[in-house]
Amino acid sequence: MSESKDRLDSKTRRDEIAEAALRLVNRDGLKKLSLSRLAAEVGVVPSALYRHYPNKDAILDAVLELIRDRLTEHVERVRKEHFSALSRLDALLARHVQMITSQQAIPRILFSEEIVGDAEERRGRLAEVIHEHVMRLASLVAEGQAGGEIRPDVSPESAAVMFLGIVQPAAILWHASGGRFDLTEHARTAWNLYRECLTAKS
Amino acid sequence: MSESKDRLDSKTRRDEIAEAALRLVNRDGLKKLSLSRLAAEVGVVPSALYRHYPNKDAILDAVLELIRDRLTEHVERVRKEHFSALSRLDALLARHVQMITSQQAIPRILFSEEIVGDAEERRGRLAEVIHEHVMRLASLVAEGQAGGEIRPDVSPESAAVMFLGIVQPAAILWHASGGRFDLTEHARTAWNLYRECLTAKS
DNA sequence: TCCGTATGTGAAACCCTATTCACTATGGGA
DNA sequence: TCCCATAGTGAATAGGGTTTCACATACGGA
Repeated sequence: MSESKDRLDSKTRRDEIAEAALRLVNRDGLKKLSLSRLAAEVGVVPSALYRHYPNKDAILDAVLELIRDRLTEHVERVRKEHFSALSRLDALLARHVQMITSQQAIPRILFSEEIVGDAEERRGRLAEVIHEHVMRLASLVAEGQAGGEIRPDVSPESAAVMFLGIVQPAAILWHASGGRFDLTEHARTAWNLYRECLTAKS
Repeated sequence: MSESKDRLDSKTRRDEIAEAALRLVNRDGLKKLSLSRLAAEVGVVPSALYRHYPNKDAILDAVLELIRDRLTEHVERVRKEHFSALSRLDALLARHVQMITSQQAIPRILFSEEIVGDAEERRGRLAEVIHEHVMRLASLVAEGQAGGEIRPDVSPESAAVMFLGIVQPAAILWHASGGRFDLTEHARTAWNLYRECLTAKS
């Protein structure tokens, strides 16, 4: 019965709610995501949300899932559009920068643990999502090593985490400074440094 | 009058409250920091807090100030204990790793924007605190350049932000994974890579 | 056409929050 | 010794949060 209910429960509405939630979080931060606001954004009354999700935690889970999808999407797109490891990473960096400057809070949310909230069991899911992403990045690096583009003596995983480190503190700085921090410039110089690191002969 | 009140308002109590708040945030995250919990931690009734702070925002400001002090403290200590730029950065990294693994949430808080909350005016203070810290790190780098230890063609500020990038995403991973992520190992390999970056001849 | 189910509504319940206020106790300077 | 500013108390307020429930509505298949 619950199975059939899940199937009937029009999936579009569920998605619409999750996407509205992500939109609100992008705009105002997670702390201000209340069911009243979310309902208003969707155009319904708060209690209506309970027709589609059992509770707020389930909605947050859906948001996390949405974020996971967006991340995979980004990596797959640069995979299709670029064909060397370094240019893929470069494109991914540009994409991240653009995400941040266009008010997309995904990187901020992902690395702030805010989304864990009270639900300790969501911590595991968050770790999984981040870890998956790191592993995708590590694959890019490893492929670059196989192709001789990247020096073979670096740990792909460490390189991947460091890659995130290029953009993530900068994102916070940018946001905290109200856009005064020159994110693009930082990304450019940091990327140059990073690329040299990966390609230098040991 | 307000001046004398500030002076009389036994500073120890104010500090005690701020430190208790930081302790609670370290333990349970910012979202769970309510005045009731804080009062309980201090050993007092919620309304008593208003004898020392005008409102909750003022307490959060004090916490931010406390964090600022801790950060300066750390940099100054490695300045005294080490005398080359690279070993200072190395020691600082170790110190950050230790802070994280010993449940000190300072890096997480600082880079999560959580503390900004509703008070938009605190965003400026947060940016200031982070920027100060970056500038201190940049000074370390610049001194290393002056001493010939670090290649002169990197931007000290970018290098400083990247330094934060070594530890900060790793901190999240570590915390999200419940300690399964090998933070120490990552710090070691990332540091090696980073150091090579800074010392490589261009 | 009609029925049943899924979806939406509006009100209420309940909890936790920050904050205010009148009151009590206490301890250091006159 | 006494007094008064100061710290702490406990109750009350207002507001917002999530969640539940009884009721209305509308739509798709028989």
